[in-house]
Parts: sequence; structure tokens; C-alpha cells
Amino acid sequence: MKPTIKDVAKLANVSISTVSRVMNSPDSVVESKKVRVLDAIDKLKYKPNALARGLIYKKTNTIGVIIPDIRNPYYADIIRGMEDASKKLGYSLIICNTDRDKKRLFSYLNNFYEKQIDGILYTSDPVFPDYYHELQRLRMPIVLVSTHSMEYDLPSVKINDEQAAYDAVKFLIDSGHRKIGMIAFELTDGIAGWTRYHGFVRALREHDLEECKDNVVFVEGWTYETPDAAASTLLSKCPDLSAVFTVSDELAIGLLCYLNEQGIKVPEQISVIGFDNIRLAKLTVPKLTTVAQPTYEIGYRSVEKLNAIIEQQEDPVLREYLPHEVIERASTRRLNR
Amino acid sequence: MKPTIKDVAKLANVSISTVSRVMNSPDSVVESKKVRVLDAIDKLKYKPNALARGLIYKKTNTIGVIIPDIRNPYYADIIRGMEDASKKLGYSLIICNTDRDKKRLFSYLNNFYEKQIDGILYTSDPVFPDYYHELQRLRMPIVLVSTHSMEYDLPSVKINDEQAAYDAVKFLIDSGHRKIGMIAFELTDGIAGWTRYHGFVRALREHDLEECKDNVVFVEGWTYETPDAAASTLLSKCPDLSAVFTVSDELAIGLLCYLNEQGIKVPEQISVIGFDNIRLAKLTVPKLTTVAQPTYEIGYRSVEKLNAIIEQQEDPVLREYLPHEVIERASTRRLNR
DNA sequence: TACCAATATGGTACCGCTTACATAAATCGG
DNA sequence: CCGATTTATGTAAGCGGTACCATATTGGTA
Repeated sequence: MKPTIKDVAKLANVSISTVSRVMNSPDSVVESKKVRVLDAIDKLKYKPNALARGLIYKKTNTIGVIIPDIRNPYYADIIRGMEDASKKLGYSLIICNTDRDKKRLFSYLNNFYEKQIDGILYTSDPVFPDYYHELQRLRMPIVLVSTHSMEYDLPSVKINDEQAAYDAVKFLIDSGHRKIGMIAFELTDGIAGWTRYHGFVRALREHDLEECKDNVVFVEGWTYETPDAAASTLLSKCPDLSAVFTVSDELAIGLLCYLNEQGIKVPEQISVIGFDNIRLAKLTVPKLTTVAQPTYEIGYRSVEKLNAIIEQQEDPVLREYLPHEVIERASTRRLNR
Repeated sequence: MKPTIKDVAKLANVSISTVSRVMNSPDSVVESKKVRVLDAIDKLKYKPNALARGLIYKKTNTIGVIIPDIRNPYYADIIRGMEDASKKLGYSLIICNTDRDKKRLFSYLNNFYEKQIDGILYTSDPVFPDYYHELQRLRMPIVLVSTHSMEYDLPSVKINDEQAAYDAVKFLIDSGHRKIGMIAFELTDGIAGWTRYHGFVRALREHDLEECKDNVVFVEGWTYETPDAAASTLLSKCPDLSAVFTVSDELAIGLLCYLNEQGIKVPEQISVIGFDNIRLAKLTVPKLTTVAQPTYEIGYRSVEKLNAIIEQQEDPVLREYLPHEVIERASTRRLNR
């Protein structure tokens, strides 16, 4: 049986409140007793029971993280950032993978509530009305990570997806490309779908390339198993593309794979730019040009933000946007000069 | 404030014990009251406090997971397997990333202890003596995942790494390769280093190819940033290799990248076989031949095993080995016939 | 209708800890 | 050296539940 505060008190021959004081306000207990208590704690290897403490303080120092698909390497650095910030602020993370299944999500939220978690980090997915109402019902502090909500006043941290997509496409245009295609997420995806497509179109329009705006194939959700299919559809629809903007690195890698099988050279015949800058992007053949999200920072910042809310420090900015960056590698070619 | 059992009791006009009974042994309470209680629960959206329950039951239905490097895609499916099994058995997972830092590890173990976690899943890393003693001290059920210990009697689930490496190399040999190299983890890594190198050597010896056994470059830990360096060292040391066995898919992808830069064709000039079968292995250029670990099953099984230990169901097999499989894709060539 | 067994319900101690309150010990000036 | 004030320690209530035990209620039988 694990030693309790009683065992320590008995061994040190003091009352349990004295033991408690030694741990929480050591200055208020006289030196001689403090030593005895500390000795006993050490001898018994006593550690306070976080359940009992949590019951009193109404704080568990635990944060629940909702992730739609943990297999997506995009989350790796987000989680690391969250981890590091949590460690700094004294939280642990409960990470839950929903597979984008509403039942699973709700069951996890329920579990969070019962476990008296201090706050929720909700990543990537849009906040649908029923999700929102459930969240409201639970009244738990929440921060949206790599997603946000325009309908509801929920705090969030992410990049500016529209601008990032714009910058990616503008990079291609500035490199001299005029026949540009896109592999996009469905428009119903308000976070990474509609916004990135919108950025694509805006860049085209501003450079009088509006005829390209239908060179798009939409993939459903984050379907991963068939990126070749998307690539093949796009290429047969628009055979004369000189560059493709792909809305995730994983899709870009699928495209690279498909082009290679078709004997189409990258970047000589077609340039490819991805999105996310996952760890493997620098090891593809050829190395992938992409727009980098500050994933680690997004994770880190989201925990800080959640903490501020938990501690009731009024946070000035509701929706935060972190800077992105185009990383040029070898999968894109500059046609001019 | 969250509603408590008292609020429910008051609203339903019964005692708290009756409410408790409705939740735990509903048959023992008369229909009319049960309905009233259920109504009150519903009206107040009451959910029992898991902290209070945990205090009594001495069970939190929470499992702590220790992962050395969450960025490694190898863990993605392990975690999914763990998740699914946890869901089935009613646990939640607290996932912690140690970055292979002893201080972090110990701090997490400590946190697990305080949070009264039911058991630990310890992945990948060897169990050093001081780790073992710490684990002993904490007396928490533990299962080693993708690692095991010959010194200590700790339950584990993993593949047979020696045999898997043997099979990978034998696959190359059976394909007609005679000049085989290896990119290995250091021998001090008793799990994925020494064993896989041993499997490599055994395959060579059994096929009279012992002269190849020095065609090896060892990479330190899971260093990821410089797989090109390892590739370059190996190739300059042994320029006439026809096949390379690489001890992880990420290293294989790095090798692919390096060979491409050098203008060396895969698999025409050099065949490459990886290890792990991560999700991206089927999207490399060319698609990667590799030995597949049943990662999802390893994760799933490890939770089942841990649960058996927690529930004191004596588990017959201490060290479990799950089957692996060579997956032939396009990065290897058959020289014979 | 009275009596007893079976069943339903309420009261309460307790899980491990914190904290307000009461009490005992220590400190101090006059 | 004593009474007042400060400081240290113990006692007990309570956080939100469960479970044991003791009543209260019910129902069947004589």
C-alpha cells in the first residue's frame, strides 16, 4: 500500500496537519519538526495523492488534448510544443485521438469532464454547432489549436491559412509559373479547405491568372490512402500544368510519388509546393518546397493561452495568428532568368 | 459550480446513497425513485467526479505512456492501437514524451505516481538499472512496448528484432544480392541496435557472405537530422554495394534522398530495404520495401496485457513477440531470373 | 390482524488531503 | 514573573463520492 500522510505523521510523531504544512507552507513549522517530517517523507518515499488534492483544490493540473488523426505527422511537433509548455506550467496532457468520429469526441469530452480536467486543447477540426453546445454545457476552458471559429467567440491559435496559401501560390507565380494547379481539401472544410482555396484564387486574380482557378481537385477530409488518385485526376484534367500547390505535405509526397511513376520529372516538368513542412519534407525526392507552419510554437502558445484562461488572466487577443514562411527546396523551379 | 451527488439527491428528494445506488446497482432501488433520480441527473447534467471515485476505488482508469520521441512516425499507429484498446477497456491515456532525457522520464514517472495512474506503458527504450529501481520503487504495473529486458522480469510486447533483421537481409540475399551494407543503430542500443545487427550478421554467415559484415555504419541514437551523413559515409566506405539494409524507414528515406542526389538509381544500382513500414513508406520514390512491424497490434496488445496485470489475471507469457513481415515494394530489385 | 423475513432507504464513516478554528506553547515588555 | 500577544500545533470539517450498518418499509403467511 502506498504511504499516506497519516503514515508520515505517525513516523514523525506529529499531526497530519503539520505534515501538510511542511509541504505547503514550510515556514510556518518549527525547524526541529520540519526535519523530522522531511526525514519521514524521505524514509517512506511519500508522495501526496493528486486525487485527494484535486478534490480540494478543484484543479488537477491536467489538460485534455483532442486530435483528429494522430497518424498525421503534422501533430508531432504541435504535441512537442504542448508538452514543453505543459511541463513549464505544471500540467500533464491527456491526448485523445478521435479519428474524426463524433461519438468518440463526445465520449472523450465526457471523460475530460469526469476527470475534472482543467482545460481542453481542441485541434484542427471546425467547431460545429453541436460541438459548441456540448462544450458550452461542460463549461471547461478551451483553446482551439490550428483551427478557429468565426461564429463563436472561442480563443484560438493558428496561422493565417488564407494568406499562407496566397503566399505559396504567389511564390509559384513569382517564379514564372502561369499554369498552376491545386490539390485542395474540400470547401466544406472551413479551416484548411475553403481558406486555402480562397488564398489560391486571390493570388491568381491579383496576377491575372484567373483562368487557372478550376485547375483544382478536391480531396475528401484528410484522406490519405489515395493521394495518387487525386494526383491522377488533376493531371488528366489539366495535362499542361507547370506547377501544383498541394494543401499538405503528405498530399505533396503522394503527388511526387505519382509523378515519378508517370515518368514526369520534378521540378523540370512540374513544380510542387506543399504545406506544413513536416519533418520528412526535407527528405523527399526531390526535397520538398513547402510553406512552414510554426507547429511547435502553435502547440506551445496554445498551452500558454489555455493557462492564462484557466488562471483567469484576461487574455487580450482572442484569435491569435502565428507567422508562416515559404521554404524553398528542390521541388520547385524558377522559370524566369 | 459543477453539480454534485448532493444536488441530485436534493432535487430528487432522496438520500445521496440512493443516488449512488442508482448509478452503481440500479436494481436495488425501487422504480419510482430511480426515475426521479434519473430525472434529476438528467436535469442537472450530473456526472460523477472521477477524483472522488478514484480515491475510494483506488483506481483511476488511466494509463501513463512513456514515449522517447513522439516525432517518430513509428509511434503513430502504436498510439492508435493503445487508444483503441484503452477505449475498449475503459482507460484513458496520458502520453509523455521524454526526448530520451532521464530527468524528464523520472519527473513523468513521479507525476504518474502522484496521479495514481493504474499502470505504465514504457516504449522503445532499454530499461537501465536505475530506471528499473525507480520503477520497482513506484510499484506500478508496467508493460514494455517495442522493447524488453533480459535482465529483469518485466512483461513486454514487441517483435523479434533479430529475426526480423535476419529476414530482411535474407530477402536481399535470396534476391541475388551479394554485396550488402547496413545502416544500423549503435550496438549499445540493446533493442534495435545490437539485435538487428546480429540478425544481419547471422544471415550473412548462413549464406557465406561474412565478408560483408563490416559494411556497416552506425548512427547514434535515433538521430534523424543527418541521415544523409550516414548514407554518405557508408557509400564512400563501400562504393560497390548492391543493396543496403536500413534499420528504420526514416533512415531509408534519408538514404533514398542521398542516392537520388548522387544520381544513383534505386533499385537499378542499389536496392534499399527499410524497417517499420511507416505510413509514408508507400509514398516514397521509389516505394519502399521494408519489414513491417505490427505497430497497431503492438499498441493494442500492450494495453490488454497491462490490463491483465492490473486486474491480476495471471498472464502466462511474460515476453510476447508479435509477427513481422517483409513487404516488397519498388526499392529492391531481384537480380536472379 | 399479527409476525417475520426480505427488501429498500437513510445515516454515517471513510478514502487522503487541506484549512479554518481552537488551543497550547513561546515570546515579550512592564 | 506575569498577562498579553504572537506563533506553532492539533482537532475536526469537508471536498465528492462509496459502502457498511441500522432502520423503515413491504409483502407473505399463519
